[in-house]
Amino acid sequence: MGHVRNYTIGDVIARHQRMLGKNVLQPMGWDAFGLPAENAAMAKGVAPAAWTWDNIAYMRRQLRALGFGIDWDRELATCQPEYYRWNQWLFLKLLDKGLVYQKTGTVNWDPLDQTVLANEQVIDGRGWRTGAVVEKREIPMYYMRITAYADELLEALDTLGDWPERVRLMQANWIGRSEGVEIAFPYADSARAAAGSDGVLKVFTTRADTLLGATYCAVAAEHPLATAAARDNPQLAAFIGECKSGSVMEADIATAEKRGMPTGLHVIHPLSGAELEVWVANYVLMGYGEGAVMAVPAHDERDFEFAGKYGLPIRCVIRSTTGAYTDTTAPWQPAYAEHGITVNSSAFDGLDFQQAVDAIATAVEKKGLGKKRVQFRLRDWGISRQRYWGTPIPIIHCTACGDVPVPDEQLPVVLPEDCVPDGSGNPLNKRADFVVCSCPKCGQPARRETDTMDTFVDSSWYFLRFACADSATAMVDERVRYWLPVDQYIGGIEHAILHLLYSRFWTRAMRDLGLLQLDEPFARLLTQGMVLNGIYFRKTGAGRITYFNPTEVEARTDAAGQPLHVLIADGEPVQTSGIGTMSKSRNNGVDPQALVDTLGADTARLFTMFTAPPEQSLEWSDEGVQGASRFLKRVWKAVYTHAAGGPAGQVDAAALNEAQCALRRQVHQTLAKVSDDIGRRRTFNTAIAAVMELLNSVVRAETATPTDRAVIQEALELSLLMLSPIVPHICHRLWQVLGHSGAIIDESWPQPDPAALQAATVEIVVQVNGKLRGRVTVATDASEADVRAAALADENVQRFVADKPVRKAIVVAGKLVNVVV
RNA sequence: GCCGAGGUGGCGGAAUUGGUAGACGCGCUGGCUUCAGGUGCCAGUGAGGGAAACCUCGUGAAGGUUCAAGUCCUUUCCUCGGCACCA
Repeated sequence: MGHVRNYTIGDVIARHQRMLGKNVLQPMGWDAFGLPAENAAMAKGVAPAAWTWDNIAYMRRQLRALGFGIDWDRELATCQPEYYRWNQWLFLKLLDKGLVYQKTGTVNWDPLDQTVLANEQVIDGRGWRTGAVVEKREIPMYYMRITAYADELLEALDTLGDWPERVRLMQANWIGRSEGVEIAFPYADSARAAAGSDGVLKVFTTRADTLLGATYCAVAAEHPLATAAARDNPQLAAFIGECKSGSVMEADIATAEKRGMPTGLHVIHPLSGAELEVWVANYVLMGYGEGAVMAVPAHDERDFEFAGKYGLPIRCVIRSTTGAYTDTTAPWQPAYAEHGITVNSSAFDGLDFQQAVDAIATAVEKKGLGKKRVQFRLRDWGISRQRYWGTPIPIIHCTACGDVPVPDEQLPVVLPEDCVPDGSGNPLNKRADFVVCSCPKCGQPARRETDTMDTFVDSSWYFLRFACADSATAMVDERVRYWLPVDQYIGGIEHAILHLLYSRFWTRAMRDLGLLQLDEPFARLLTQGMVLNGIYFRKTGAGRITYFNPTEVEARTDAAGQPLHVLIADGEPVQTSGIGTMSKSRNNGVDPQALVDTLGADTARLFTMFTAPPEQSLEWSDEGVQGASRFLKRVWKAVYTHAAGGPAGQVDAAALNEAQCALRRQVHQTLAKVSDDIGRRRTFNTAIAAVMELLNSVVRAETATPTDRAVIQEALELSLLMLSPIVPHICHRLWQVLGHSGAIIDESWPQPDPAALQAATVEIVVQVNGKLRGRVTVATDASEADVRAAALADENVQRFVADKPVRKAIVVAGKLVNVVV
C-alpha cells in the first residue's frame, strides 16, 4: 500500500500539472536488488532473480490497473546488466578520481553461520537464524568519499527551499559540522614503551576551553593504543574482546551500559604537563573523529557518569555566568555543560568560551600539539556487501598485480542469475565460473571480487536514467538537461537522510566528472508518511519471530473479556505490538489488488488520498475504504440524476436568484480552494473534503427551472474536473454523461470566476472578552465603525456587556469583533 | 542514548497568517423505504447543565505571553520515523 500511496500522490500531481499545460514525465523503475529477494529465495528455495521478475510483473500489472499515467517506454530495473553496468562504470571512474577507496570496516558477524549479517538480521544482539551472539569483525571494504562533499552538501541545503524543513534539519544534523580543536597528548614513558616508539594521542574537542579540566583520556576498543596496551595485559585483552560482542548498530552502542578499563598507559597533558591515564571505553567510537577523546568529567555528561563509576577525578574549570552552580558535584546538572568563564586554568583563567578556545588553540598550536579544525559527524559511505543479489564490484584480485579494475570493454561484470542463497554466506564464492578469471594486466589466473554494491548505489541515480533510458552507449546524455532536476520527488520520510543524501552526493560526484550540469537532483520534495497496519507475531525460539498478516488474524475476547488476537488457521493467540509500518519483514502489508478487484482503482486512489494528508502516516481501515466507495457512488448518482433531465444550458450570471448565486459562489470558492490545495499545499484530503461539501449542496439544490439546471451543470462539470486527477476513471465516464464528446483528460484546469466569488454581505463573529457571544451579518464593504456598532447592538452581546464600560473593541476585517469590557 | 516529527470527539482527520475548535468522512442512535437483512434517503451526534434561548468545560499534562492560544514560549509525559548492512 505504501507504493499505491506514493504513486497516487505522484499521479494526482502529474495529472494536475498536465491540465495546467505542462509537459509531464512520470517514469517507473524497479529497485530490484537487495535483501528481500535473498530472504524470499531462502524461504522458497527459488533464485532471487526469478522471484524478483515475478514480483515486477505482478506489480506492473497492479500499477497499470490503478491507472497511473506512467511512461512505460522508460521502465528500468536495477538488476538489469544494462542498468548496473553504469554502477560499475562510475565506481571505476570514482576509484580513478580517488572518490572510491579501500579501508577496513566493521560488520556484524554470525559465528555459527560464518556470515556477515545486515543490521536488520540482528535481533537483540543475536543472529536471526542461528540465535548466536553477534560479533563485530573488521573486513576490507570499498568506500565512497562522501565526506569530501560534506561542506557542499550542508551549505546547499539552504538552496532547497521546496524541501520540508524537517528533512533539511535532519540532514544538517546528520552531516554534523562542528568547529573545534584537534589536540595531541604526547605519549608518556609507559605509552611509549607499549607502542614501541614516540607518539601522540590525538583527540578532537569542541570544548577546548575545558582542556585544563581533562583528567583522563578514553580510546575506542579498536584504537591502536588499546591494541598495544592489551598485548601484555590479558585482562584488558579480554575486555576489548567483550567490547567486540554485540552489533555495530549505533543505537545498540549508544544505549549499552558505559564500561571501561584502564590501559595502564599514560599520556602527557599538552598544557599542564600532567600525566593522564588512558582508558578503553565502549562509548568512544572508532569511526568518529580520532577514535579517542579527552575526558572532562566536570563539563561533559558522559565523562561525568564514567568518572563517577570508576572513581576518576573531576576537575571544575568553568564558572557559571548564571550562578547555576558553584562546584560540579554529583548529581550531574545540565548547567555543568554550559559555556561559562574559565577558572582553575592557570594562564587561561577569566576567559569566556570563545576567548578560551582561541587562546588554548593558539597555545597548543605554538607547541606543535594541535590546531583548530572542522570535524564532520558524516562518515564515508561503505558500499561493499558480502552478498549475492547486487551489482558485482568490478575488481579482479591478482597475486602479482594486486587489485585491478575491470577494463571498460569487459563491463558489465554480469551477475549469474541462477544462484540460490542458503544463509551461509555469499553463494558467488562457490561459483568458479564467476570467480575464476584472468588478470587484465598480466593475463595470469586471478580471482574476481565477489562483494556486491550497497543497493543505495542503484537508487542514487536512477532518476537521471529515466531521461535517457534507451541510451546504450552512455550512462546519461544531454536529455538530462531538459528533464532534470526532478520537479517533484516523492518518497517516504524514512528516506529523509540516507537515500536522499547519497543521491545528492552522487549527483555532485557525476557533475564533477563532467557528466552533468546539475548540483541538486530534486527541486521539490514531498515526504509521504508511512502506511500503517496491525503487527501480529509469535516468538518461536531464541531471537526468532514469525509474523502473521492481519488478514490471517482475528480479534476476539478471551474468557475474562479481555481483547485477544488469534490466528484464524489454528485458533491460538498471537502477540501484537500495536500498529506499525507496512513492511515485508513484518508481513503486515495489504495487497491493493484485492481492493482494485472488488471496489475499483478509483476507490483505492480516493481512500489513500482522503484518509490523511500525504505527509502524515496513514492507518489502514476497511471502513474508510467503504466510505471512499460510497462517495464515488454518490457522485455517479448525482451526475446521472441530473443528466436524466436532458441537456442543460449555460449559466447567465445576471439571471440568478439568491440561492443560485450562493451555490455558484460555493462552486467557485471550492475551485479556488481545490486549486490551492492540490497545486500549492498538496493537501489532497482537504481538496476532496471541499468537493464533498460542494456535492452535498448540489444534491440539495432546487432543480425546477432551466437556470437551476444550468447552475448544477456547471457545478457538476467543475466538480468532475477537480476530481479527475484523483479518480480519473469515473470522471472520464461521467464527463461524457454530462454531454461532452471529448475525454476529460484533455481538458484544461479551470479558473474560478472572480465575479461569482463576490458576496454582498459577510458574517462577523462577535466576542466579549475573547468568548464567542454572537454573530452579525454586515455589508462586505461596511466601515470599521459600522461593524463595531453592529456588533455592540447584538442582543446577546448586550447581555454580556451590560453596563460595563467598553474598554476597547478589536475589529478584524471580515472576520470578528472582540469587545473588551 | 542522539536527531526529527507528532499527540485535537468513539475513530481518521479539519482549523492555511495568533482570530468561530471539531469541516469532511467513518462509526453510532432514531426515523423512512423493505416480508426481513443489506443498500439508499432524512435527522441527530465533543462532555456537562437547561423546557428552550443559551451557559460552563474542552485540543497529552503543568505553567506562561496576549484583547484573543490547538497555533507562540518554558517544563514534562507518551507515540512514531531515522541512527550509516531493510530500502
